[in-house]
Amino acid sequence: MKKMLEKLSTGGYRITPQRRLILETLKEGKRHQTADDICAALKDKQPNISPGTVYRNLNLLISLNLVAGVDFQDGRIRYEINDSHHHHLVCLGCGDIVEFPECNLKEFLGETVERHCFQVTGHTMEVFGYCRSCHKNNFETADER
Amino acid sequence: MKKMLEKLSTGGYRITPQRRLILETLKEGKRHQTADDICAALKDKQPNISPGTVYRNLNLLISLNLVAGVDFQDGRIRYEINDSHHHHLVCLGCGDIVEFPECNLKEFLGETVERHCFQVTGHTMEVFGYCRSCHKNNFETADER
DNA sequence: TTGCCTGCAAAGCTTTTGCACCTGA
DNA sequence: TCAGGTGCAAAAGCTTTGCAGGCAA
Repeated sequence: MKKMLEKLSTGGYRITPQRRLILETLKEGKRHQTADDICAALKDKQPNISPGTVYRNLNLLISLNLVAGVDFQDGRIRYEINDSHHHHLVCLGCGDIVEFPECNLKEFLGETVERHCFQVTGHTMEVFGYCRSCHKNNFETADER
Repeated sequence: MKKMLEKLSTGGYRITPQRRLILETLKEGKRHQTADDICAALKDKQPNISPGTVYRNLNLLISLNLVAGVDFQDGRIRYEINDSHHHHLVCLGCGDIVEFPECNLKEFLGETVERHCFQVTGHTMEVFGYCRSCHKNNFETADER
């Protein structure tokens, strides 16, 4: 946490209660929160915090590489502390998320990237499907989609 | 094209000029079009086509697996004919897109998926960075981001 | 003929932005 | 002190939805 705040100062940005709280919420609260989740989580500690402030700060924190945005294809962005590289198994049934660190993307991209002289700065990869329990239910109810 | 229209009939859906034109636009026009691009592309052949219709039909075509939606992280969905599995190199400079078919995701997910008894139905993977020419410019202008 | 489909317009949501006041350093 | 930050409210986009009339089968 200290290091994250330092990165703010170093970048010439102020350390405000709002910024501190947003980082705390992401670090200690549940993972993959939306901007709205964060506002809700802060309703006790900072009742008047505005969505505008939350979004502005999340974008700032992303630009400083302190936070990462993830897209689970449901029309809104989720945010997490950018601590270790990983990807997600997203259950379309219950919404449960499993993180997994395996990522040999560099290896298997190597050739493609070289062929195109492409300078990679980042990538997304999310895997969708059904977790153990939803898989079961899914079969039983023959739910489409 | 014939096959795609058949899939509509078989599914109990009507073949309307709008649906035919949307499929044509995706098949023959430029790849990765947004809903808005499609409306614009049809301004000659179907001037009054409404965004509502386009979105409704794109969602229908996606549910029939005839079309796929892709997300390049810019807040809108792009659509392409769902013909062959591939991923994208997205240039953050000029917006150029390179498709590449390499995808050994199954292999390297194997273990993770098994460990969690996860039933995979799909995945996304987009690679972001700078293409040959933008990479160069990027260096010269020291553009942040 | 008839139920699905379309155009139009309004609404829904997430995210961004303008502005006056406030505050961290 | 004072430039950067916040709250509030409005706006901006993309996408969805309600409804009355239109059309494929």
